[in-house]
Amino acid sequence: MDNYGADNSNVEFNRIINELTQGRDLVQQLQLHLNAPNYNSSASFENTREILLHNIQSKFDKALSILQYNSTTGDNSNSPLTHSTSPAIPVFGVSDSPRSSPPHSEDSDRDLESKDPHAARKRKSTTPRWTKQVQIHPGAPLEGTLDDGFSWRKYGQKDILGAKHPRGYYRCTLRHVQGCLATKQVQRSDEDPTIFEVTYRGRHTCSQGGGGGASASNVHPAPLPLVVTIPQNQEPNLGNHEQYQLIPAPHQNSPEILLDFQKNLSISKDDFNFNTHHDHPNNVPYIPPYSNFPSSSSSHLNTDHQDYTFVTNSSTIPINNFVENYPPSSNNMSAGTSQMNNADYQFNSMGFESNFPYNYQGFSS
DNA sequence: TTCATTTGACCCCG
DNA sequence: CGGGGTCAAATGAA
Repeated sequence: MDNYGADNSNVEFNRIINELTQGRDLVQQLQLHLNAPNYNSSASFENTREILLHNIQSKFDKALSILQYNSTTGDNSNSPLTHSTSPAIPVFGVSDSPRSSPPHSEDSDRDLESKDPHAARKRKSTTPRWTKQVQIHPGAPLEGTLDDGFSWRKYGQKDILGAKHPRGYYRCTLRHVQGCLATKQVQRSDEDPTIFEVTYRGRHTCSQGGGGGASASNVHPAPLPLVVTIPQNQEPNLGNHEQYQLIPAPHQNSPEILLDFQKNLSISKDDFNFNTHHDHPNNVPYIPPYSNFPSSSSSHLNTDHQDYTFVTNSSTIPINNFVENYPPSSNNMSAGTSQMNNADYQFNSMGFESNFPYNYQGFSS
C-alpha cells in the first residue's frame, strides 16, 4: 500500500458517499421496520433491528474511518474529522496519542518504515483496547478455544509481574502484507486457569477483517470472544495439549441475527448486556464485537475493558495460538490468504461488511 | 525454502 | 528504575 493518498481522494470520497448513502437507506429500513404494523418484540424482530442497527453503525464507521484515514495520512489535513472526535464511533489510533506527531501513532505498529531501528522502539499504547474473557473447557480440542476468526502470529511472550502465567503477544499475520495493525494479548487467569483474558488492540484492517472494503466480507472487525461455560472442577491441562471444548451456552436468539454468522456462532444478546447506558441515541443496542468499539465515550482511549460474551452452539473452532507455548495450530501457515480455515465468522448477506479498517494508517507503508 | 515460534534484548513510559 | 511491549536473531516445523 503505497501512496494511499491524494490520488485516491476521489475514490475515497465516493466511498464515503456510498457508505453514508447506504447508512441512510438502512435507517429508512429500520424506520420502516419499527413502524411496521405487525411490529412486535419477538426475537426475530429484535434481531432484524439489531442487524439493521449494526449495519447502520458500520456504514458510518466506514465513512468515518475513511475520513480519519485521509486526515491522518496528510492528504486531507482539513478533513472534517481531523479535529473531531466522534463521540459515538471513536476510531482507533487517531489523534489520540500523545506522541502522535509521526504518521503512525498506533501502539503496536512500530512504524514499519521507521528509519532508525533504535529510535522508537516501543510506544505506549493509546489505542483503545478491549478485553474479553474466554473460558475453555477440557474435553474439546484445544485448537478451537481461543480462535477468534483471525490469524495471529505470536511475536512475544512475557512474564507479567504478579501473574502466574506469561502473557502472549500476538499480531495479525497480515500485518506486513496488508498493514493490519490488530494485536492481541492473551493471558491466562490466575484464579481460574480455564479462563483466558484476551485483550485486543486495534482493528483488523486486513482482508480478514474486511479491510479496505474491497472484498472480504467474511469476518468481524473485532474478534469474537467466546465465553463458554465449563463444568467445574475440571482441571485443564494445557501444557499437555489436552483437549478443550466449547460448551454450548444457551442462546435464545433466533438465527436471524446470525445470518452470516456461519458455523454455529450465536450472539447472546442478554449476555451482551444490551442496554442504553451508553451514548447511543434511541436505545441503540450496542454490539461491541461488530461495531468494534465500546461505545462509552467516557473512557475509550485506553482501557475500556468490557467483557463481551458470545456463546457458541457448536464445537471446535481452530485456535491459532495460545499463551504459554501452547502448540499452534497448523491452520495458518502463510501470511497471505486463506487462513480463514474456519469460516466461523462470516458476514455475507445483508451487506454485512462492517469491517472497514479503522486503523487505516497501516496502509501507508 | 518459507513461515511461525521462542526468547533475550531493547526501548518507552509511569 | 522497573514493568510492559516490541523487535529480531535463532530455531523449529512443514
